[in-house]
Amino acid sequence: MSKPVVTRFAPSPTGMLHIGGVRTALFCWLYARRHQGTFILRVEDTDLTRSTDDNIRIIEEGMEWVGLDWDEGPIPGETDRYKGPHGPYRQMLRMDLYRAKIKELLDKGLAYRCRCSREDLDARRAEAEKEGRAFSYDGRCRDKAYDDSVPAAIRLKMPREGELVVEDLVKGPIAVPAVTLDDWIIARQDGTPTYNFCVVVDDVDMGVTHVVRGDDHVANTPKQIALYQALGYALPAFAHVPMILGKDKQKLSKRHGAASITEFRDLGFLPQAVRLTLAKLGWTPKVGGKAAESAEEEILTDAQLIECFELGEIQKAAAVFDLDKLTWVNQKLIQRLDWREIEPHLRWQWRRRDLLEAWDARPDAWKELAIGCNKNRANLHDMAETLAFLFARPASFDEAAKAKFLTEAVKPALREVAALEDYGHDALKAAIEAILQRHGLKLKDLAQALRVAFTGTVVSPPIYDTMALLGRDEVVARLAPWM
RNA sequence: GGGGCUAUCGUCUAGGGGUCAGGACGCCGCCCUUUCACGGCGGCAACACGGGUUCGAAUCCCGUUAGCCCUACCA
Repeated sequence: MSKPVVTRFAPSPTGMLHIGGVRTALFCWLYARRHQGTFILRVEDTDLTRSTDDNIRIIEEGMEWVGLDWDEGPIPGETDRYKGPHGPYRQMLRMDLYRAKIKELLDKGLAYRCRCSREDLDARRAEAEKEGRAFSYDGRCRDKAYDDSVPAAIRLKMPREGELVVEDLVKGPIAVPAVTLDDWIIARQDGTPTYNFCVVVDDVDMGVTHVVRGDDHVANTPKQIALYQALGYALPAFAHVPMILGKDKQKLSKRHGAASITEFRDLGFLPQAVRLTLAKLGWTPKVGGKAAESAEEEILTDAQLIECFELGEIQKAAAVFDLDKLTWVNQKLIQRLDWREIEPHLRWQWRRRDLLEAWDARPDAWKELAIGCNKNRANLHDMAETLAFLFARPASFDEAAKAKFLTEAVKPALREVAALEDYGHDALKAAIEAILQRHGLKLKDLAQALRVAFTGTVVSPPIYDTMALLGRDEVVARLAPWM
């Protein structure tokens, strides 16, 4: 029986939760869930200036919205309480642990104080560069055994020969010659520990078994491995997942449309659509051992994703994020949802109190029809917008459409429509067909005329549904100016 | 400069010695249609390059090229 799986997602609070980070978190989450393990959320906030409580909230909210629940980590909305036995889950608050570990390494002679000044180091680096040589710290303070009478940075003694091997679950074994790695700094002159040091100490302290993170950390891993060894800890498994790119193959950012998770929410995407699309970006789920062979099979549930997730199946190369694909997945998912599952997302899109009150005043059957006849929308934002005409009369009219459809010829038909009383779908259909007969009109002519009168535009749900939703009084009122 | 990673349609990918190189998104065309959509059918489109190994290479090996990451008292 192997150890229970523990994974972790450790974002830094930069003011937004990046979609690339979400995908990494998703892989951690999928793996933990797959093995009934633990998923930890830890805030990497050693950069004081950016680490406000607000920024931490943004991470919590993003994670909650996208549906990635964590077993250990911050309690959303609370600044100083955490769930899980390894807290606090904010690096800033774990300094005592770091200091103890640094002291331990110093005492054992596995790390040492380096009195080289920053200026000196910079000068040596510049010189090396000028000569076209690689700069690496030569370890000149390594055996000096300096005491703490002078402020000094602390370096880890790295192995000087052989190679360090990362057994990466997605990339395979990666061997790096020890000579290319210098004695790196684990604590600054002011005593604060550096990122690569904190990560290792935290991962060990929290019992992380699988380090799943972006592959921009691959090159840091050999350094970290040396630290694990110095500290006398067993190595976790590593899985470095490739980054996600924009269309121009550059790092995904706002100018590609959206990069932060909240933007995707505002754009009208379902959290499950984001999850599915992200999961399938760089990984192909093999349900029952085989990949999807039709569009239908592309749409999977979380349960299916969890059931077949394998870190080793993740693609090695970076992938371009395609908003069109997300949109398609979103649409497919919307089509499959019950109106009650869609409603909360629509409410979010509307947000305005007057709209919400108007909506709440309606009976369920009405809501069901309103959402049901709009299930083919690509996103919730559009759906919310196309439904808005139900709550407010058109503020303006498409002039071309008005001229084309609201003609003298349809006026008599309009008057007859206004006189109708039975708004049941079939009755409406029969009555309108009779009207068309009488006036020698085509459905297209009348339907479009009605749409313009009702919405100001030439687009609306199917015309009988539109009328049923508006109701007789409103239909008559909106028709009045045109008869 | 050094070290590392990567490379199949425009995009996401399946395939890992013998396949017409399969699917999905997008795109194009046709059909359906009361609008926008949905849906149905069809089409275009790829193994980065060069050498090996082999009867046979997209698949294995070696180079080249290109892109990315690291090379901080940033994270």
